[in-house]
Amino acid sequence: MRTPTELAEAFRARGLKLTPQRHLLFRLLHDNTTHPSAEALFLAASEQMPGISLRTVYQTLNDLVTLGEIQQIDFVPGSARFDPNLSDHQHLVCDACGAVRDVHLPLGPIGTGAPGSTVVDFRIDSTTVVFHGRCGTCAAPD
Amino acid sequence: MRTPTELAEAFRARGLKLTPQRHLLFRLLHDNTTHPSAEALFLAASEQMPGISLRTVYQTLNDLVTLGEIQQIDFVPGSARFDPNLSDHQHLVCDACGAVRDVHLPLGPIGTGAPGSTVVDFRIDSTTVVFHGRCGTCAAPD
DNA sequence: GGCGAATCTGCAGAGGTTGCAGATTCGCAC
DNA sequence: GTGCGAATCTGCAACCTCTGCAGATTCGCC
Repeated sequence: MRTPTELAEAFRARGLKLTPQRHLLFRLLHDNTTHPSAEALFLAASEQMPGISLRTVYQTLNDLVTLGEIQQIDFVPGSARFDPNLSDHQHLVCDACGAVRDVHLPLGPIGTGAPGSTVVDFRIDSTTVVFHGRCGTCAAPD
Repeated sequence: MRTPTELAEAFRARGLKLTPQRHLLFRLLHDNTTHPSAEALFLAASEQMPGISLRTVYQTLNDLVTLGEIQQIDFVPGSARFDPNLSDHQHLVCDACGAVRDVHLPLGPIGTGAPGSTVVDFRIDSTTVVFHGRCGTCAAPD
């Protein structure tokens, strides 16, 4: 995603207001590689701004997803995660602790699954590759 | 998954009882390619057995997943889906209507993502490929 | 036919997320 | 700096999916 300053511009350009709550969330998300849930962001935000509402966190996250500034990750059971990394990449999901990590693997176009291509009566818009397994910490004891 | 008759054997072999409810669900799942949710199965089951409990559907589905007879699909937001197709395949997900379709694409080992391999401090157990887009029906109007 | 254990049902409750309404605040014009 | 209207924030209730629990019922076997 873009820097908090750039996001502020983008929001204002669209007639959206720049509130302290939003600015805080922009900062918490920028360069964040932990793929936080709404709850996790809420906790982090609460430390710097006691009283901020969980509802506001959800609202702002949805706005950012709508604007295409962050990605919503739905393949981890339990709760939605949010990813400010918009580059073409894949995810490693630890089925034990739920951690999500980015990986860049040179996959190239998978099968006929390149965006825009067609698989018998189906228009593919995007392809998601997820690796499930155990992260270093959780694999150790096994 | 196996045929209702074979499943009955398998259940009995493990000390699990064969009830009319379970047998009905076995039949509803066999050769089912619609990737139904628990709710959808419950509705279908209710037609043939009014009074069956949603709780029983969930219970039986979980049992089947535990036994490895069906797969649980968690990448469609809203509710879990169940897939009796255990062969190596991928899924097409329509983001408009939520329909899920099977596809068999010759992907081969993706990147270094073959099961058992390691990506810097992460043990990969399985790889999931999902194609998102629009099914024929939903792509038409666009 | 009878017994014990597994199962079914119905309901309450947990966890994540959204709708709503009133109070507050932002952005802009004067 | 002031004032105004619209956007936003907050808090709460509600919704949805799914699970825990307890009592009634049923299955499998002797």
